Amino acid sequence: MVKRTSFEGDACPIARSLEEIGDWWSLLIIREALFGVRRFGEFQNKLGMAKNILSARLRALVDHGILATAPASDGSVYQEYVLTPKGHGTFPILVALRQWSEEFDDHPEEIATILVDRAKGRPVKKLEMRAEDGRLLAPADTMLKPRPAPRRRSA
Amino acid sequence: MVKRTSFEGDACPIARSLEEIGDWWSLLIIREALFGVRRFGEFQNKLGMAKNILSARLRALVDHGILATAPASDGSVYQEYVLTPKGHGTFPILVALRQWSEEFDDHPEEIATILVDRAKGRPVKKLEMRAEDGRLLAPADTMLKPRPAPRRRSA
DNA sequence: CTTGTGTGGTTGCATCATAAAACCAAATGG
DNA sequence: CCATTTGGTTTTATGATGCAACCACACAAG
Repeated sequence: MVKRTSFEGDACPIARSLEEIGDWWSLLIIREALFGVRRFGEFQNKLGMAKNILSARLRALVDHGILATAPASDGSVYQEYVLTPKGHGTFPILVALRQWSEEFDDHPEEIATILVDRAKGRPVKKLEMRAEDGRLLAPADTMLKPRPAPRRRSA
Repeated sequence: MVKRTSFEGDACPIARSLEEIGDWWSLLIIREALFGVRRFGEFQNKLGMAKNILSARLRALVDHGILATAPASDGSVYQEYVLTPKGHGTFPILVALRQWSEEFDDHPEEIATILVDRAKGRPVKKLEMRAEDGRLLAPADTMLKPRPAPRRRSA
């Protein structure tokens, strides 16, 4: 077997995330879903991807609890794909990817859209990482610690 | 040709990011690099990946300006791979992935490490998105706008 | 100088995933 | 009831991935 090495049992949360949404299409599907896209054909049109792959990805995203199938919405017999809370939780990831591209892309003039504050129409600030007490943190201000041992007595 | 559909000309900044770091290994390589890993063999040991793929990925990351090759550091003849500013700029993406996993993973007890504030040793808060005036923004408080037309006269 | 060993890769297959297109079945639509 | 749309599955070809073997170079020992 060669297989595309699964990160499933990995202890690193980044690897675990990539296991679920680290492929070429999942995040783009989620992006469309955040825009309100729900139907198979709509995903296919917007993303221009092969239908078999879309089918496989949607199934995987449903399996991972990122999308859920809704029986209908306009009375049609066909089902729809809607984001679960876990799916909506990917929003910061998409924002981080977007901002990275905006800041470092070699051809930023090709980027068509900007994310703005709905109330003011002004661009949002870069994502901020803060300490519990509200201090703004730079990467160097952070470190990794082993996870504290789980509470033993709750079983 | 079938090819793995490139997003290179895509106007979506998310697709553009995925084009550069959206494969299975790049973000993990960057993660290791952020920890200070620099040498080929060190990447290979920590990640347990095939050497040919590591070689290809490192080359691609260098081509994209995310890593740079440094001629030496300990006097050895071999070269090292160090993050560029663009590479360091991926930090929020990794944090977002980490936090998503921490919040929504089905088996969070398997996650080995937590990201903490170095000064206090306490977990960092979730990434915050704010408006220019400092208001905290939820996803629904944002929208996409077409990028303003580029300044015509700077050519 | 010859042999051995470690580092840093490249090359050769075998297998997997992806892509395009053809096909198919159930639901509309006229 | 016939044609078209929707929502897929199947087929087939090719690119990507993974493992193992191989290679080049540096360095060290004998």
